[in-house]
Amino acid sequence: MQRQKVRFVPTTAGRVGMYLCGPTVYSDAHLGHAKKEVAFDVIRRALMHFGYVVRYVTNVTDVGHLQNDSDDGEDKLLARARLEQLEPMEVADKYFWSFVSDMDALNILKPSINPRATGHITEQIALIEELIARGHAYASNGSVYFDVRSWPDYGKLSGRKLDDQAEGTREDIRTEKRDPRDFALWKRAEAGHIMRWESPWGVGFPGWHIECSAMSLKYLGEGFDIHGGGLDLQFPHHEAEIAQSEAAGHAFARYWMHNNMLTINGEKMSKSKGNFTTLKDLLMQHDPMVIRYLLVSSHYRSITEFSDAAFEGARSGYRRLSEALHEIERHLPTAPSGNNAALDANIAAHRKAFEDALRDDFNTPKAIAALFGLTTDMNAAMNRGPVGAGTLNAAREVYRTLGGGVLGLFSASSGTHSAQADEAPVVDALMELVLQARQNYRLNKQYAQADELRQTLTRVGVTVEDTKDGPRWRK
RNA sequence: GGCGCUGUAGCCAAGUGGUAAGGCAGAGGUCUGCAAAACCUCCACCACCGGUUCAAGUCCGGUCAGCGCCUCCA
Repeated sequence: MQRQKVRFVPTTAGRVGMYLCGPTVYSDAHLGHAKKEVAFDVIRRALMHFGYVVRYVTNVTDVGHLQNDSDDGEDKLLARARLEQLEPMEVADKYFWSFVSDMDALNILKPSINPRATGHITEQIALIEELIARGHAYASNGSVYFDVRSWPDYGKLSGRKLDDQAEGTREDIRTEKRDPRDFALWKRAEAGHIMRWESPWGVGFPGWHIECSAMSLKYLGEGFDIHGGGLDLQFPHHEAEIAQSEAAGHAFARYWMHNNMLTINGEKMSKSKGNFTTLKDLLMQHDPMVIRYLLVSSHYRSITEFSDAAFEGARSGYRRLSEALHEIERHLPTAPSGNNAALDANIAAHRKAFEDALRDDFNTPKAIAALFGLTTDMNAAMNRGPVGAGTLNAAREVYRTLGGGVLGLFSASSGTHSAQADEAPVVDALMELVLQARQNYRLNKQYAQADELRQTLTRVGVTVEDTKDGPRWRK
């Protein structure tokens, strides 16, 4: 708990256990959630690239939890269920699958284990019982609270001292707690509360923080390596996780990583502020890889400012990279054999720069800069004349393995145009016909007709470029 | 009020004390029927004021501005 950048040494050589606080599935994910998911996905991919076997656990919070800390506050899932006239679990599943499809679009690797809070009630109750047995928790009126006063370490992650904290919350709940800062491990279910389970303290439901302790310890074991999440969860959520785990006698996460927030007009994007754009909306308007590029082009610990202008920049920047890759792969089949030693050296240097950047706290902006360096070198070389196949392959490898495998910006293998896979042959054939027709116009110097054709294609989002080697198109 | 973070060109964004990565946009040029792409060239007194140092965007103090957490939030 040094609150600074430290050297990473895993518990078990060659293996890393990671836990990431996942979504509460009661509404669609927005761009801010994507920043977190992409950040930790890249960290996971980078660790894999450096040879670690990673077990990546991220939870699904499908217990509602309260909108605020008062007893009469409605559970978020229940509120949503009422609004949409669905069963609470129907709400959870609806938004869980929605989340999964968003993450797939963004090329996020699937978790190794994706446990649900409602599937681990037993484990949570067991942990609470351990805490009571050790004198760090107490039952009160059907609920159970963590006794903050009994655990001097509380506050060590976020650097807070108990006495600095504002006196908390509502009158009615304060009477149940020994100290206003005590947090709920188990809550008594009021009549009408649909999500409810039997427990030694009566019918109720688990507190918000306990699920992450129970599930991370269950699947990653004591003293697991990395725990991640949004900076806004540092306090109280992560602080509570640490306290309740360690007070129960279990060594908890050894490294904590927090991603910073995504802002819009300088303010945090959040559900409660209502200033969010859902991923669903963005995915309809933009190439998912452009969204990913935007998120990866700022450091995970930095704030990412999101705006239309930032998006435009990301779109252009991403295109520059992907076009260079396509150009290399286009040249590859007809490239002369052999290598260009000077270029090979540059490629190796860019590769090293990329890897060094990741080794230093996953500096993705710096890593991308290395990719741009490579791009400039390769474009310049291909502009000058044919480049040897060995050299082209070396460059291609960097794009696909690092840009693709680690940053997740390209697929691991070669792709063609962005047309849907099953329609690609048809589209290609049609485009060939159209371009041939346009070439005929051009050869006959009927430029008006040729330009008319190009205009028409532009309107449907197809760009045509005339190159030395003939016309090219892209979507 | 408590804890903490940030202020780098029109925009986005790195930066380990030695005189500012990268991208977008913009300007000029090469190529081209035109356009686009690509290539070449250009484009920052690092919020302000003090201090430490041979040397500070980078360390220390202060000022101003913005933001986050302390209540659900990635």
